[in-house]
Amino acid sequence: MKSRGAPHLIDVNNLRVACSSCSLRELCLPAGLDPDAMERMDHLVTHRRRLRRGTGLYRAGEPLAALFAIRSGFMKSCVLNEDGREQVAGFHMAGDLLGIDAIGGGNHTCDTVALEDTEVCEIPFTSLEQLSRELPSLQHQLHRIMSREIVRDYGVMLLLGSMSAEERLAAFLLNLSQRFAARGYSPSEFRLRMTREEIGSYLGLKLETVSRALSSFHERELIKVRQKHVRILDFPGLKTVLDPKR
Amino acid sequence: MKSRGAPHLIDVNNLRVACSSCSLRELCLPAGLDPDAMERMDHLVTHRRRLRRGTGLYRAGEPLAALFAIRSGFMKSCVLNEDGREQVAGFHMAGDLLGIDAIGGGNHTCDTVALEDTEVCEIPFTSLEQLSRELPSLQHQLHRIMSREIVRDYGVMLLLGSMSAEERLAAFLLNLSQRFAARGYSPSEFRLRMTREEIGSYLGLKLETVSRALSSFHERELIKVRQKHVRILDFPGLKTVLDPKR
DNA sequence: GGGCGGCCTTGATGTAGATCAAGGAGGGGG
DNA sequence: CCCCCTCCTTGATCTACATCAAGGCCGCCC
Repeated sequence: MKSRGAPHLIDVNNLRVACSSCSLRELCLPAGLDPDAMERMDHLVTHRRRLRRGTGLYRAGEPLAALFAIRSGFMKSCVLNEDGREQVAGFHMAGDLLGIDAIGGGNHTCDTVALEDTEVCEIPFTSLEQLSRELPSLQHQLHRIMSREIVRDYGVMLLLGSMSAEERLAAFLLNLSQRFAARGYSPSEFRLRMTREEIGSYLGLKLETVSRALSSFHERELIKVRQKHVRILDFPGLKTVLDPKR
Repeated sequence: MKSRGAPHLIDVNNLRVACSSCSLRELCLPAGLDPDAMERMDHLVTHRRRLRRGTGLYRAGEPLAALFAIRSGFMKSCVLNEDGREQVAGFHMAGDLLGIDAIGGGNHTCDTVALEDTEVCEIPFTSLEQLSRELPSLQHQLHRIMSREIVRDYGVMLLLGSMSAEERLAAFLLNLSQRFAARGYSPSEFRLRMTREEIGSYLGLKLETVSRALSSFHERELIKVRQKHVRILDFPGLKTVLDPKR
């Protein structure tokens, strides 16, 4: 519908991007920067990129050139090990920063794919490191983001290591809800951008199990689900699924 | 046997610590620093702490004051969620850096416990952030370490999300082996510092399953295991467990 | 040196979720 | 507008691992 350019990485239109005037600035990398620092960021982030649904942003193994902040849209990242096993490592939405796993080795360690038409801001990594040396608040913010990713990963490990299928699903829905809310969308009603299989991959379950758990929540009137559309009817109830003893 | 001081956090003896002369310097935070930078590090890291087996270093919720680098010994870290579920998030040995998950929120997010008598170097976090602004190589190294932790977590997620019990065990043993090797110990023979239950917790398995998998490897002569002592007899064989199709 | 407690092993049985299988809904393209 | 393809749902069965249970080993403390 929109631009019709190259087959997959659609156009690099140098739309002037300004963090300082971006509605996501308090969710994104520049969160908490003072006006001066914000302006320096504006000079760093000069390119946006549009991705059509289904196209990739980078693949595992590619050298790290830039981090990417999602401006709009929805993406997934997938890790895969030597023997070709693949797993969704995370779902990402507006304000999330992609590519930080590549800082260590200099190469990306996962594939990222847009699950709907998505726009990302490109943040050249070398310049970012440089600038963050001059701006303590930026440095701190970068550390916060990396560290928060580690904490998130611990949560996923807990989920994968010790929760039942329904608990995982409940945690997943509540997490999505909360993230939508933080972005000003309804916490109780949203469209799943990913398939049951992708949810299953993320949660360490098969797609049939995901489907059954959703149906079960539906029957118990905790949620209303029809295809990709979800409405959460009973937040306390969903939380109880997560924590049966209380 | 050694010092007999306070009941749990034994002594803060200001043993002069010098990264520049530490045998772990190439595995630890100062890896790759030039002599000048190394000297600055020396001034940053002035305290060591000894932990007796079974004692904790910090607990989830405590404010972050310092990162800790393990000088000798062996530790575990545990995440726990609201409802009291607990899971081992990682095992740590000499050269590993603890506490980076706390940078985001300013508070620790897991408990850490020494699994044998352990010595750690204390790295005041504020000063570290400060110094890393002046030393690009240190900044970069800190980023590398955080990023590497994210990559490791992805590996654990893959393991928990899509591998069978025996695959998990094989991956676990090979990983330990490799880390011992990197520290100059035998890759093929070592003592497990943790119980079957802790291994199980880390791998999302019950202790009986861990025990059975180890016994099975033993019967197949992939390893020799007797209580905590493990000898790997057949590396290619163990790798085959991980990747059945090759 | 003996006994106690924590840790480990092994067997029998139970079960959550995987797998196999058969349709149904929705939506994009011809 | 219809067809096809992808995604989803639901049922029947199978299985890997959990759970329950009973002992054995080892190291520590008295």
